Amino acid sequence: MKRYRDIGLKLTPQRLAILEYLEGNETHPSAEDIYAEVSKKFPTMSLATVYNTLEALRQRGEVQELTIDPYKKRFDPDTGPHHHIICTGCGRIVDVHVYYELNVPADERKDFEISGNHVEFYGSCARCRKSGGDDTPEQIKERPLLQAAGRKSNERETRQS
Amino acid sequence: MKRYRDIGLKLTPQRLAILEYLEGNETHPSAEDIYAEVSKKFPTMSLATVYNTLEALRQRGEVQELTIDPYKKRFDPDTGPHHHIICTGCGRIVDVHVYYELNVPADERKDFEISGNHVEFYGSCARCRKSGGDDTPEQIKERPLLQAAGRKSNERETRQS
DNA sequence: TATTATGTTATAATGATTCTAAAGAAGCTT
DNA sequence: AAGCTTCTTTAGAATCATTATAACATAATA
Repeated sequence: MKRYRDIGLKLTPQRLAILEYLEGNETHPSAEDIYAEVSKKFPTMSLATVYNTLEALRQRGEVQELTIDPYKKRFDPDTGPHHHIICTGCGRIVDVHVYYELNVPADERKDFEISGNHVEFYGSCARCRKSGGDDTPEQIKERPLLQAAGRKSNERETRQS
Repeated sequence: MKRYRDIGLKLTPQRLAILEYLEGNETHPSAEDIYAEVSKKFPTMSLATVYNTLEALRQRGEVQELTIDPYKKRFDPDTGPHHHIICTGCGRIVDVHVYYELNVPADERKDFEISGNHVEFYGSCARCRKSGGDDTPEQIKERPLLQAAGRKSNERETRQS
C-alpha cells in the first residue's frame, strides 16, 4: 500500500499503525476490528480516527469498502479486482482471486453503462460446518446471515453470458 | 408472492398494503421507501411494522435483503436467482436476469462450502450520465457511492472459471 | 363471540457511523 | 529550530438505520 505522503496525506503514528495493520491483512476487518487492534498500541486513540483514515484511504482508492456483510462495513486493503466468499455462519470473509467474464446483454442493461462488478459468494466455512458455530458472533447467532434466497449455485437463470 | 396465510402469517391490512406495494416492484425499495408509500394509505402506521413484516417475509424466503447499497438495506420481492446493477450516481438498482456459471476452484475455496452467489454490477444510469445527477440523493452527493476500486469490467484476474 | 396468539403502535434503545469544536502535531518556510 | 499554516486527532455529541419494549388491538379459530 502506498505511503501516505505519496497520496497527499500527512503521516501520523496512528495512520501508520492502521496502515501496518491493514497491510496484507486478509481478514476484511470492520472499523471496530481495526480500532480494537490499533488502540492497543495507541490507547488514547479514537474510533473516529479509524473512520477518518479509512475514508481518506477509500477516496484515494487505497482500500475498498465491502458491503457484503449486512451488519457492518468491512474493509479490504487489496484493491485489485477480486471477489469474496462470506460465511453465513460466522461472517468470515475470504478472497476469491478468479477472473469471471461477466457481460450484461444490452436488453438487461437498461441503459446503464457498466463500470465494474463484484461477486459475492455465500457459503459456510470449515469451522462452522464442524463446530456448530461456537465462535459465531452474538449478532449472527440471533439473526443468521441468510444468503439471497433461491440463489443456489447451480440453478439456471435466463441465459448464459 | 404467496399470500400471507400460506406462509403462516396473519393477514392484516398493513401487511396487505406492504405486499401490494412490493408485488412486482422492481425499484428495490428501502424500508423507509416502503413506509413512505404505504403510510399514505395507513397514516397511523409505524415504521416498525414495515421492518417487522419485511423480516417475517425474509425469514420465509418471500423477499430478499440486498446489501449492495452501502447506505441502507434494500428489499427485493423477486426471490428467484438474479443479479443487480447499482447506479453509483443515484443508487438506482435494476435487475439482471442472466445466468452466470461461477465456479470457485478448490484452491480458492479455502474449505468453504459454497451455497450461492450474487453479482453486483456498478455503473451509471442514463439519467445520471446526462443530467449531471440532479436527482441524486443528498447522501450520495456528499459521499458518492464508489465502486470497488480497480474492479474494472474488463480487467483480467488470475484465471478464468 | 370468547379465547388466544399475533400483530400494531409509539416510543425508547441500540449500534454503526459521522460530525463538531478544541487541542495537537506534520510539514513547510524561514 | 521557530513559526505558521493546515491537516489530524480527540472526546463527545449527533445522526441514521434498525431493533426492542410494552401496552393495546385484532385476526384466526373453536
